[in-house]
Amino acid sequence: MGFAETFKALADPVRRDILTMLRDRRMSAGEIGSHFDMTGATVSYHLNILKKAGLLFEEKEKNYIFYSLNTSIVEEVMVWLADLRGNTETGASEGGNCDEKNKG
Amino acid sequence: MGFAETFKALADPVRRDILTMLRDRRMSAGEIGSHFDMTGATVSYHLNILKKAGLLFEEKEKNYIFYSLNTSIVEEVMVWLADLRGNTETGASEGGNCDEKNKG
DNA sequence: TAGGTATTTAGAAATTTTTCTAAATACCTA
DNA sequence: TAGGTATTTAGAAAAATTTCTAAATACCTA
Repeated sequence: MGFAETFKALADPVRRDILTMLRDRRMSAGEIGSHFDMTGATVSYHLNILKKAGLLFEEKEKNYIFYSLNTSIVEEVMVWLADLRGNTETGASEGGNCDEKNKG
Repeated sequence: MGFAETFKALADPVRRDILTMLRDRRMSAGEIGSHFDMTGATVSYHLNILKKAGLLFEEKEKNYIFYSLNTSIVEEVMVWLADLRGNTETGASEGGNCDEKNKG
């Protein structure tokens, strides 16, 4: 999947707003779009980028397509950031490149 | 400061590589640049974007400028993502908009 | 001061992203 | 089937990003 796509998806304010809107419940493409001052086509473009990044699930029902948040991808990003930051609390290392092995 | 700048900074693979390189030690602009197949000017452009996003500290010494990671901004991003994900373990809510208050 | 190394700034070209309008697809209802 | 609603796709225009070369700045050494 790749972090490139995921971070790029998160880099746009419209797309972050969409994700926030989906925090507690799924919403249809139209309902999502009604919160923005842009065409449905543009909203669809943003939804597609989020979907390709793995950040959204979609369910088709009747005439609608409902989107919801894929929190597992959110967690993957958090893990990447946690590794970047380094392990501040425990002192344990989790696969980053601390110099422990080169010490002696 | 704003998440827009921070997430945009994180969205580029070159810039994520730079941050990863700075995980355990500071490096000069030149040393950072030597890891990439691009001009110093381009590296400087990327460093500037990371700096404006608050992700880097810089220290001038002699002829050099040393860059290091600002982990507090990394943590801010993690907090934003944790809020987006929702509190999976504790069940407590931390300022998101769960519907608790509208229940009765 | 003169010359050298490290880094940034300026300006332009190439690429990517964002947005729109118009048209297409899909599915539902009568 | 005909007509309607919801959403996406296509193509083009506008804006932003990334990269380069060339020049500027800054500071160090002799």
